[in-house]
Amino acid sequence: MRPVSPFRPLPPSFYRRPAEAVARGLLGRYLVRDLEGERLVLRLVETEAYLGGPDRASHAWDGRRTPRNESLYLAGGYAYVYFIYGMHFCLNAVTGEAGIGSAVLLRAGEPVEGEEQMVANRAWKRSPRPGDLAGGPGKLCQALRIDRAFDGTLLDRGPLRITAGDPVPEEAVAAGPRIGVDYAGEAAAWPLRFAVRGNRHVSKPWPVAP
DNA sequence: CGGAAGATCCACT
DNA sequence: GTGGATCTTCCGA
Repeated sequence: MRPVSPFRPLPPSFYRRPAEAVARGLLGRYLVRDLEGERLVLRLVETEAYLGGPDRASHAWDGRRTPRNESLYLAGGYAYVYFIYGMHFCLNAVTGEAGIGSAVLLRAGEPVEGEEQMVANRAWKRSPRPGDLAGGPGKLCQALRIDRAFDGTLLDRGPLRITAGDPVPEEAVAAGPRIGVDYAGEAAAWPLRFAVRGNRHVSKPWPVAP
């Protein structure tokens, strides 16, 4: 059997499943960004699932629907990009069928290609700490220069896409509560954050290694 | 129409 | 560990 190219895009059918399954399945995949004739590649190492209506931490909680989150209600396979804290963007992959509002937040990746350009994109007052190019959802978008222009675009084509990459086996996936959702009541504790076990590029230290 | 909060990051103590 | 930056979005009045 011929091996699948790591740069072959994942089809929309990959995303039309429950967010939790997609969040696990996205670990190890490549997030590919064509920018100014260069190809930037991050290997995804941390994701979070947001379940939509029943999930108080979700932008689609209780069916909330506004111009900002409209693309969250598209079918699985589209990007949902939002602006937060007056200065950061966050990238999600929409999951499930249209109208659900479930998605996976891409929280962290490790550089595979185009590291130099990512460092330049990340420059704040000083240079980013070495090895911390995309350890967080805001940083990830900075490194790849992702903004609202990608909101509602398909992730299997175009200058921003997710490809087959280098999937990780189930036993190498750690799960725990999501970050920054303390306001979400009971949902804050749901173990919907996933990461490659032991990976250095994960945004926040893993609570407990079971 | 005003206020408050936010799926974050950085700098400093 | 704490606080500030920074501004869009949203909800309640």
